[in-house]
Amino acid sequence: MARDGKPTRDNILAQSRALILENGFSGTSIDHILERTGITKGAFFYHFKTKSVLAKALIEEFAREDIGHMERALKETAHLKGDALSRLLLFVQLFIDMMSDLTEPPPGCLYASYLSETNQFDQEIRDFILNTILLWRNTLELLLRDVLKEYDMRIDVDIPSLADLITVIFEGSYVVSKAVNEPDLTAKQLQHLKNYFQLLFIPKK
Amino acid sequence: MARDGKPTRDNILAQSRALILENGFSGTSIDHILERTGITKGAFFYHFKTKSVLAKALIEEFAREDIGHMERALKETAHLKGDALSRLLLFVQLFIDMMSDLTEPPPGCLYASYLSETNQFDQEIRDFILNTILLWRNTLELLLRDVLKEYDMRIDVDIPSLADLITVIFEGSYVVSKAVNEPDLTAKQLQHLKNYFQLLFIPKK
DNA sequence: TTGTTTATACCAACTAGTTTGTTTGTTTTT
DNA sequence: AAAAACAAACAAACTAGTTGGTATAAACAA
Repeated sequence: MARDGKPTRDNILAQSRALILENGFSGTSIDHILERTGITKGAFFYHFKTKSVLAKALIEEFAREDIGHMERALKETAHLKGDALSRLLLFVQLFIDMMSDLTEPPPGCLYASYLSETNQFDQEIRDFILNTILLWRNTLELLLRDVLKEYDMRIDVDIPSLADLITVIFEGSYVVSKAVNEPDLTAKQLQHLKNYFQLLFIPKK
Repeated sequence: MARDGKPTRDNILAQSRALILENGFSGTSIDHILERTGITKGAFFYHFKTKSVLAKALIEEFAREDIGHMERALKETAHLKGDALSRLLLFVQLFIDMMSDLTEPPPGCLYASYLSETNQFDQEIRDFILNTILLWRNTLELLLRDVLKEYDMRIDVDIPSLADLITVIFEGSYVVSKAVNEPDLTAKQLQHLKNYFQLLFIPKK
């Protein structure tokens, strides 16, 4: 055997993610990444054949974490399956809690970063982002349809678009957070989503 | 005098905005802009001394339009000053109507585009974006405080963050719209904001 | 009306530096 | 011994920006 390359690879991923969230993908040169990681060009291209291979690895890692959060929240609310509204509210609350711990604004979302220069990426990456967004939609839709078995809506709304609202609020909060320096902004915005759910649903008579 | 340069300048602004919304600012080279406008490098640098001068002109034009929409909505709801909740709801409805007319997803928001590679821009531009976002916050806050004179809230919420929600939903919708091809997505998301306002406020007894 | 002037608007070619990626070989680590 | 990383040079394409000159059209003079 030989020495372990994983720390180097992980470092490239971490530093380039941070750089891309501040400078964009096109605005992040490989030389910048080398400077930040302290490695050489040879090492970089040993781990990633091209810059777009790095782009793909980054978005896949990001999506893994993202979906991981979603699945963890599903698990941690599974005990409330009998009370679908409580489950939905706790599901949102878990993300409020997660975003409340921050001492500075969130670093940003790589989906939004890529989408803001979407032509720089191939169809495979664009479809990958689309599919993770649709996974969020489908997951929330399931939670919402469970609620509708026992609850009516005070105002009749389109369920898929209501399912999208959590993604919209996350993405929007991240954008606004990049402008205003308020670490609790995302948590507060998610609280509005929770409020909306609370107000919208009323037990069937 | 000599020939009129305004059409050329306007064309540069229009084409570069479109390019930047798809490729990002760093991802949009001046050569790309020349290709799209059909002008030469000399003409470009005659109108904009540097690329960052273009960046500033673009964001100023975009903000002018953005604030124009806001002020128009304020004017068109001014007749409801005596009924603050109706005014607020109509204010949102005007933007729902605006976004309902679309036959394809909105082209995107230049604030979000710039913020996603925020380090590429100087403090002046970043402050400029911040101030337009804060103008939206302050404007909505005024509308909301008027409502609170006659209405209580079913759930007690932080007013500045409630004011931010319209910006958050706009920005988030634009992000998600870049992934999913649904022209009515933004209108539907704004409808949730309107619903939330409707559900949240209850006349003082 | 006609020719000349003049500032603006624009063009074509060039420059200096940066970009991604390659190559060749050496050194370190396990 | 083999993987992982370094070092340094190189190439081809692309980058923002410059230069010197030309076309255009209004203003002015004859």
